[in-house]
Amino acid sequence: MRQHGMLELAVLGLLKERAMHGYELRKQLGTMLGPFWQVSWGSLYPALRRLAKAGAIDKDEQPVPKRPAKRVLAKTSKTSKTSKATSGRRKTVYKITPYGDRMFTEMLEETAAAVDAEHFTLKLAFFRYLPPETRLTLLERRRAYLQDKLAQFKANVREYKERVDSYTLSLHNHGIAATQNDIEWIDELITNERNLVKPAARTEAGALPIE
Amino acid sequence: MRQHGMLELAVLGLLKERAMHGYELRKQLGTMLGPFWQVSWGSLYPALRRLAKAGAIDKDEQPVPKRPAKRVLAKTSKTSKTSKATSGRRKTVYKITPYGDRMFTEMLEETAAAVDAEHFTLKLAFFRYLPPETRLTLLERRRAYLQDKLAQFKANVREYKERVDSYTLSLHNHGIAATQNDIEWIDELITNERNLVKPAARTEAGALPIE
DNA sequence: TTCGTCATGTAATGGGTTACATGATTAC
DNA sequence: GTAATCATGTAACCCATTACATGACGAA
Repeated sequence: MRQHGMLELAVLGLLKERAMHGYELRKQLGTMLGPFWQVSWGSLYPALRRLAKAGAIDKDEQPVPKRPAKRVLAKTSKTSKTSKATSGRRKTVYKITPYGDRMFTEMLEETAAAVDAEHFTLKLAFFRYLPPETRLTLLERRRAYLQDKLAQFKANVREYKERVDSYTLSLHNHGIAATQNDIEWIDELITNERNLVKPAARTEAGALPIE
Repeated sequence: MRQHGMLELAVLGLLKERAMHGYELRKQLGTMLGPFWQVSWGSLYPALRRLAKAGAIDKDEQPVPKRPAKRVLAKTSKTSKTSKATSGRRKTVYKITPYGDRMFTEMLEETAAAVDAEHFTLKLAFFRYLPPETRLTLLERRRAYLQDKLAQFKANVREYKERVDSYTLSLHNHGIAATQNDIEWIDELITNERNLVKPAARTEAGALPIE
């Protein structure tokens, strides 16, 4: 919604798959989007409120389900894994609206500012919702950004070499290596993507197909 | 000063080497600390004010130096690289105070919360100010953090394998590889550090020294 | 003379973190 | 019965980003 709104994008993306309540949402954010992002309650709930107010999600409040079927403590005892789907607490289940769906696509597609690691990572997690061309655009933008970062790193190393201590030097060298790895990875993704796009254009490629 | 105060730490660390004014500080932050961190004015100047108010830095205001020696446009012309140290604009040069120095060391030494990439990176850039034992502690903490992250990544991959799309899978796999690289790098740093510490304890190591 | 860079700030705004507050349910 | 986890929020605080505002200096 706003200039970044990463949280909003993530929430909408997760709710696109299935309706969830806040607590569950937070866990999903911590796993599916990698163990790098832990959202706090004071961040998540206000975000949900914002999204609800904007009409992007609907809150479905279930006021204490009062035990679905009473189940008088069946003495299956020890096997604690049995009762799974129950848990009748107060839950506010959120689900995405058609407007929220459009909003999600819009946020996902905008190529601007999707360059830094976190933005890119987040968008990649929802790449399946994008057409291959947009995917390629985003990948290439990310690649350009990394290349730029790499160049800056190298320039810095050249400039600082023998003027800085070994720690700073090691830091920069590792930065270079890590960035190069990132670029290689992006290149793989780009190659895969092109292989998905090419076959359709193969008819006019002139590479003498089977025929 | 506060719970994170990364900016403060960085500023104090840079000012420890030499006095600087805000503009210069910002550039240094962008290079020496890697091309990953660009501080905005609205962030830097308030931070400088906070530090000054806390007594950690002194502001040395030079109100327009009025051209040091008049220099009636000496016609050395073309060679524009000659006049270097001049540039007489209004500058507010900040320099660190003894209190700021103590504050810096304190912030640098506290091992808590120095685990995430940015904190660690920042501290590493000032490792030369720390005794080897503290360096080792910080390195090992970082290592433990990365190991934990790696474990979570692997657990996620195991759990999600074939349930998620190829992009998410690729994302996690790359995350694993990158984290492993980070760990290897930390291990190198740890080894180097131990080699610095060991020789002193070599006398009681019992490895039959020269003798 | 005009543009780019140097140089220093302020104000508004947004939003994240932390701590606080509450309460139900489950497992031990 | 009590601790852990599930579950949902609010309030205060901090601080970063953005845009705004100003102006001197150097080079073209």
